[in-house]
Amino acid sequence: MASIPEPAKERLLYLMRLLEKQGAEPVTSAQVERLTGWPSSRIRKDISYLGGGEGEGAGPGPAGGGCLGSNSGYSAELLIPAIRKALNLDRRRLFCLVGLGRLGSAFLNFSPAELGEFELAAGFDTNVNRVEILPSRVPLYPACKMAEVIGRLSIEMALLCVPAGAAQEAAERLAAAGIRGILNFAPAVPRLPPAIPVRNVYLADELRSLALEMGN
Amino acid sequence: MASIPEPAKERLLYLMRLLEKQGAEPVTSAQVERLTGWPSSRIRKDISYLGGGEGEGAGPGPAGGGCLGSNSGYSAELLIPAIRKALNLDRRRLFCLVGLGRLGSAFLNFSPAELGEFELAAGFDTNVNRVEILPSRVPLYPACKMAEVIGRLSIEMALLCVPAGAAQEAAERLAAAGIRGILNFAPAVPRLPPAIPVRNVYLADELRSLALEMGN
DNA sequence: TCCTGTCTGTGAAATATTTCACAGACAGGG
DNA sequence: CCCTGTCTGTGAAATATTTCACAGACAGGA
Repeated sequence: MASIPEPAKERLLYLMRLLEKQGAEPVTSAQVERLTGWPSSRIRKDISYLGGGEGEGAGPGPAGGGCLGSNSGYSAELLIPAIRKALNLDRRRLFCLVGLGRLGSAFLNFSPAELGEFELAAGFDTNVNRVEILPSRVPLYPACKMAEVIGRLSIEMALLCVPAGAAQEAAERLAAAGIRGILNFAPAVPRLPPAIPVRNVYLADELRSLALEMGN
Repeated sequence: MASIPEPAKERLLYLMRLLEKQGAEPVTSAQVERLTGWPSSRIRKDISYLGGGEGEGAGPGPAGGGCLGSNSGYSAELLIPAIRKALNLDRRRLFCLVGLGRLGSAFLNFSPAELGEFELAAGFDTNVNRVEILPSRVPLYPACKMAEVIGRLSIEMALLCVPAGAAQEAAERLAAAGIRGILNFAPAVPRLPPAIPVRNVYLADELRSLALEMGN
């Protein structure tokens, strides 16, 4: 009943990705342990949270509750949708790209397959030249159309790839346009009301985290 | 004495980034709370881990131990180096870029200021054309020189930006060349012996984490 | 059918992390 | 100099997460 612990959610997300990328049918918790380094008991526990606490008089023992696995392991077929649903990731979402510089235009060319359930619906830049010249599968607009387009298409999320100096203003514009979350690649930390989460992906910090894992 | 809890390390990393980007002198835990949403007590506790458990008969009370803050808050001046040192991030490290496609060549143009203590020392690609044609501040080499260059310059980390299909092989080559950690932007999860950590940054997963934070 | 080996699912114990609540230091004003 | 208000640093309590260890189910072979 209690909701899934935050760290378990992160791990389930990663597990889902592993499962998606190999498709092979039976996966045991011990195999995932070899793949991830996490102890198998943790993996089983994480998966057990998916059961949803169905209640039911099903006593302990295997397959008693969730029934996602059998004596030969878990079925990716069943597990992936279960994780999707438990994490509320089982619907399509639109996002837009703000800032079409080097990094932004690299993302512009990601294939739908690389984006999972997310769909790139529009790109914006203040530089009208870029908007007109860049070749793109998705429609590009000058920044002044942001509010209009985001509202019209019900775009929920934005990828922010503008220079540091433009990040705060762009974030505020997105917030005003009704965006619900921002993935920020700009080397600055925009401040927004806490109702709109901002997730920062900053190269230097990722390198630092990696250095941490490298253990000095 | 006990080492810093993992979650605290992540927060300190982020705190360090906030402090770097604003420089203003006095920062109280309450201000950081407003900035991050984390409770101020947690922030104080995190910072207290930096004290290093100096022992000493210094009784409780403020400034009794670590002495990083006073009655008017913490000094960024003192805090940043303290975090750096506690996290073993107080030295320069070289990294290289593997894969100079759209994404890779976008990173090629990051300014040193955006990279903190990390220094981009080389770029590699299997496509000799790219290596010769791309304008770049840093030297570019064909992939076959990887082992030689990494060894000669003592490059510690790699940014992997190759297509999905090439990720596993590139990762293995890097491992063989003596790289100590990989930051992987390729849409695939390379498998390496656990002594070489691989940190995956995958757009779809970042969007998913963001969606999680958006709460459905 | 019965037996064996494998693997899940899960309470309960062990750990880890976070929160609380308050003692103590310091700066500034009277 | 003393008093007041502010803010840190930190044990101890409260929570959260992870690990353990084992009961039970199932498939496959004899």
